[in-house]
Amino acid sequence: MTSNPTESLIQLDTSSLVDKVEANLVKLLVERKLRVGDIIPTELDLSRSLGVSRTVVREALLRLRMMGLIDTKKKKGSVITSPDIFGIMSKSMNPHILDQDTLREIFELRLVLEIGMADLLFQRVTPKDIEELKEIVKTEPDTAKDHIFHIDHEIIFHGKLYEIAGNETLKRFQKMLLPIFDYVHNSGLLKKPAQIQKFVSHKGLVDILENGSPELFRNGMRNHLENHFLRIFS
Amino acid sequence: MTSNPTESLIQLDTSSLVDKVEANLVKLLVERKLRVGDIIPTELDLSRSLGVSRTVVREALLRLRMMGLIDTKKKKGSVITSPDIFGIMSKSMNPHILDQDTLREIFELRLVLEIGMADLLFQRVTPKDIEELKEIVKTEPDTAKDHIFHIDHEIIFHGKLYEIAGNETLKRFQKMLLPIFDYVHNSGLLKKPAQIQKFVSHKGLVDILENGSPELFRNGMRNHLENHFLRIFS
DNA sequence: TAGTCTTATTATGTTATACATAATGCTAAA
DNA sequence: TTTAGCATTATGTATAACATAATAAGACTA
Repeated sequence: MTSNPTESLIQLDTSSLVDKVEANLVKLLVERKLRVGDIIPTELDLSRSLGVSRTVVREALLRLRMMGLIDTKKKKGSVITSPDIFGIMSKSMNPHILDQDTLREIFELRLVLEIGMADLLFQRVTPKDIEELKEIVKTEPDTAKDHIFHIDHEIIFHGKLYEIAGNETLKRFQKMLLPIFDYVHNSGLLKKPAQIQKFVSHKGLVDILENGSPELFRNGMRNHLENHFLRIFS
Repeated sequence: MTSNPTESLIQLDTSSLVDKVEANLVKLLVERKLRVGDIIPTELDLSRSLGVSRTVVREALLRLRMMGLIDTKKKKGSVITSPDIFGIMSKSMNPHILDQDTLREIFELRLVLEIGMADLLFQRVTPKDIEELKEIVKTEPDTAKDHIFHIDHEIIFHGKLYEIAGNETLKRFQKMLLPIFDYVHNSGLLKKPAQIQKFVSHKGLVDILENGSPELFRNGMRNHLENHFLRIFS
C-alpha cells in the first residue's frame, strides 16, 4: 500500500465505441483462428450483431485494414490477409514529416542492421549467391564517376545481401529505411560532409563472405561503412 | 518499344475518394510546413473546402491519426503531433496474428540489432553507464534459478544497453520486438530446444564495454546470444 | 476585483437513411 | 456453349440529425 492518492482510483474507460469494436474484431480473428482468405461478415451484419451503427463498424474495419489484417473488396466483403507489419509504417516514412532526430536515428539503424546480419548471411549464403555477387561487383563503378549510378549500384549490392540473409522482414524493413537513409545522406542534416575516402570495397566484402567468417565480415562491413559512421560521430 | 499489348494502356486511377483526400491532407501538412501543435481545420471546414462529404474527411483523418500524424480532441479539432512511426505497428505486433515465418524473422531481427549496435554503444557510453551496468550484473541471478526472474534481469540488462546506444528509434523498435521474441523463445515454434549452456555473460559484456573495442563487443555479444543462434540454425 | 459556478458554444462522436458504384452471379438470347 | 445483359449485393459516399465532451463566455458570489 502506498500513499499515492490515485491508488484507489479505477482506470476509467475513455475508449470510444470504435476502439471497442476494433478490439472486439481483433479478438474475433485471434480466437476463432481465422485463416488467410477467410471472409468476415459484412459491415451490416457486424453492425447488427454488435449493436452499433455501420459507421462505427466501418471505422473499425478501416483500422484493421490499415494494420494489414484484412483486405476489403466490393461485394465480397472483407477477407483476412497475412498481416503486413510494415504496411502502414511505410506511409509515415516521409522525410519531410519526420523530425531531425528520428531521421538521424533511422540513418544509424541501417548501419546497425548491416553489421549485425553477418551470421544470417554466412548461414544461408549459397555458391550461386557468391557468383551473383561477383557479377555485381564486376561492374562496380568508380566512386568518382556518376553519383547516381553509384547509388544505384549500392542499392543493388546491399539489396542482394539482404536477399541472401533470408529474412523477408529484415529485407522489407531496410527497404523502407533506404529512402530515409538516402535523404539524410544527401541533405545537410549531418554536420560532417561525406568523405570520398574508400575503405573495404564491395569486392572485399564478397571475398570475406566466400572465404572468411562472420567476425571478419562484421569488421569488414563496419569498415565499409566508415564514411557514414564518420558523419554521425562528430 | 516492346510487343507487350498492355504497354500503351494508361494506369487508371482506382483510388477512392478517401485515398485522394488523405494524400491531399498529407501534402498539406508537408508543404505548409505545419509544426507540431498546429491546428488543422475542422472536419466540416475541410469537407466544404475539399468538396466532399464529412464522412470521407473523417475516414481520411482517421488514417492520419493512425499514422500518428495528428491527434484529435473534441472541440479543439485535430492537432499535428510528432509522427510515431511505430505507433500503429505495435498494434499488429500480436504473436497470435503473425504467421510463423514472420515470428521467426522477428526473433532473428533482435539478434541482428544487438550485435550491430556495438559502435553506437562505444561512442556514447559514459562512466556512469558502466557503473550502472556493473550494479545490474552484480545481482545477476544464476541461470538455474527462477526463470521469470532471469527473464526480468535479461530485459533490464539489455534494455540498459539500448538506452546507452542513444537511439530512441532503435530502443522503441526493440521494445516492440521483445514480446514477440519472448513468445517465440518460449513457444514450441523453434525446433531445437533452448540450451542452458552459458557463454559470454552479462558481466563479460560489461567488461568488454569498459576496456574493449566495438569489434570485441560484437563477438562477445554474438557469443552471448549463441543459445538463440543455435536454435534458429538447425 | 478575483474566483467560482453556470451556461452557451463548438467540434468531434455516433446514428440513421439513402443513393452510387463495382463485383459477382444468374438468366436468357445468339 | 458462350456471351451479353440484368439483378443482386456489399462497399463507397453523401446528408442530416442528435449526443457528448471540452472550451469559452458570462453571471454570480465572496
